[in-house]
Amino acid sequence: MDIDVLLQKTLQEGVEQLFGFTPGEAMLQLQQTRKEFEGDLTLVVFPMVKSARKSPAEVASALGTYLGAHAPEVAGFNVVNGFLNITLHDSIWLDLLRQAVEDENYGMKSTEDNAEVVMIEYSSPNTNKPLHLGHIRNNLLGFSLAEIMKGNGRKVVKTNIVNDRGIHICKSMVAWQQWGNGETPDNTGIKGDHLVGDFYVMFDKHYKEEVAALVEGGMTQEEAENQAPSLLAARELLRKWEAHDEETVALWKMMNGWVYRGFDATYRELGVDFDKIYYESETYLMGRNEVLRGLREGIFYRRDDGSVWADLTAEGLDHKVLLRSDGTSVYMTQDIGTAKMRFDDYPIGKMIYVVGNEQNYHFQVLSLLLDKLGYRWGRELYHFSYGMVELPSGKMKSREGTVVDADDLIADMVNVARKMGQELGKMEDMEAEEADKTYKMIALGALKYFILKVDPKKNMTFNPEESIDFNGNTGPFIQYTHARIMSVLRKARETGISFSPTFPQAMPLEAKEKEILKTISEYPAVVEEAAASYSPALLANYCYEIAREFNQFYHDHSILNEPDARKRNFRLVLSECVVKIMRSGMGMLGIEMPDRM
RNA sequence: GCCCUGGUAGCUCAAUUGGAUAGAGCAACGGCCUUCUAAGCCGUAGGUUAUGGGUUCGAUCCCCGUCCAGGGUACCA
Repeated sequence: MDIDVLLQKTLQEGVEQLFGFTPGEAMLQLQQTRKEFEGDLTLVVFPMVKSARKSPAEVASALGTYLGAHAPEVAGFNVVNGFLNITLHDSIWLDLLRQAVEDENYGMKSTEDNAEVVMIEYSSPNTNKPLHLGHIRNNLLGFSLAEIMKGNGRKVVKTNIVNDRGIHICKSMVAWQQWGNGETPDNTGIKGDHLVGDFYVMFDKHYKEEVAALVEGGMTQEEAENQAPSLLAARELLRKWEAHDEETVALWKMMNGWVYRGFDATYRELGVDFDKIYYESETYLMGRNEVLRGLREGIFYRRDDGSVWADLTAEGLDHKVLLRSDGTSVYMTQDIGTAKMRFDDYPIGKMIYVVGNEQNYHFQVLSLLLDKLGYRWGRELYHFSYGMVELPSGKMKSREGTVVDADDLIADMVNVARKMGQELGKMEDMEAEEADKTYKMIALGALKYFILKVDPKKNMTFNPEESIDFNGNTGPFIQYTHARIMSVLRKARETGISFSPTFPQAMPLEAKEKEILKTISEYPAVVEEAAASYSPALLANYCYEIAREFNQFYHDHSILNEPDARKRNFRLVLSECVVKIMRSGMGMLGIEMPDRM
């Protein structure tokens, strides 16, 4: 905020004049005054007490007096325990509101032609099972991060790397071949990704039975696990796939096709999308080539068994395998290929990987390997490492059936939203179609906010027994505040009340009004900080804050029934500004705002 | 074993990056709809910030020890 800089300058002069030394930046940090104290901005004077050789109270009041005399914006000050609380003239806040209203994209930065291109990889599913709650967190974070980067003037390319090849999909294929009875999404009515997931589970069940039977027959556990017929069949399919066996590839394509249609439906429900999708089946060979090039150039080395390794001991890490002894590639190999392909395809300034924190080590290694291979961008890649979603009982485990399915969860949320909406009976005169749209908006608002309000770095807990709240610090609370304001603005229009951001010089502000104005003034800094610290949570918490403040104001003061026309005008402008900010902020979280609810 | 994370109200989460009396919501209890949407507002209660030390004007935040939880350390992804 400009006013910060202005006051800082005056404060610096003050310190020089009063105490005879030049204070460093760190000494003059202004912060928002806490609500329980009077004032708008606060200077902590402790850091300069020593140099000034005065008591904290003396330093504070001397500086306060100096400000009063030299900064016309300052209306007054008070000193509490070495904290200098500065009060600004109300006109400063009104000016600020006018600026916020007049700026169509208040808080956002426009995208220049030469803006940095940021590529964000997120979602990145395996094609052998449907998306679950963990993927939801990933998708929401990735999408929101992309919106936040756009809001900060970057060019963004959203990308997805689909892990469409490997032993996992072959397992589903084996199960379908042997026990599938020709089932398809069409003839069963089961969503494709779920159907393929069912076959994956079916494979596992048979596999375990086979292993048990083999152990019964005298084999050791390890032998049995390696020789179970199902597993041998899956490996055989993988081998055939890599050898481009026609029938295998056709089956692989068919089943992956089912999965993609399923994923697309889930993505559509979640409201996330991608500008460019990569498939590992199309990138892993390039990764292999890069590794072989590294081998030729002496960056990597080959062991006697034929496997290829990178020695990272000089970097404080270990040795890392890059090609198996049978020549097939591992996850890391594929990621190298994908990275190269992307940098060939786009003028990427910054590459962000939205991937869980369990892969911290993987990305540390990937970064080093790309660097060794001669790509300057290797070191600069950013692993957006987010925490896991846990159940009250601990981690979600697919084999224990505790995984929270994405589609089920969304459907449940919509049902809860509909039930609650019908109980409240507020949308009875709404068209059925529009009501449905609104219920969905609310359901997704609740889900998305629930997940995004948490610091991405931290693990979070989700309790499937209790449905996500719609009251309090929630998405629907903010949506509701928006709908309320829209209702007021609608009524104003209907009754022919117009309003504009011109305010009288001296108009006393109510405390709640001023709180909202202060919060409005913080918005640009929050948008910036959300990008700088990669945190949608900052925006989420900000939106809650401004909604809560507005509700308090709304409760205490009437807008349309305010007799003083100038005040009524101001309140309408204020309300509209809050709407604009909520749409903008929540929009960057991927949450839509209903006009009525 | 070694390397990362994390531990804040009964529960889910904050805390302006070292600042004032650690804040919200849920759950509990009590109030507020003849007035712009009560999915709201107000109040009560709830804390030795896991624990023991250290650094300083000041520590939830930085350093060291201990306990607990999670993750990583695969020719898995």
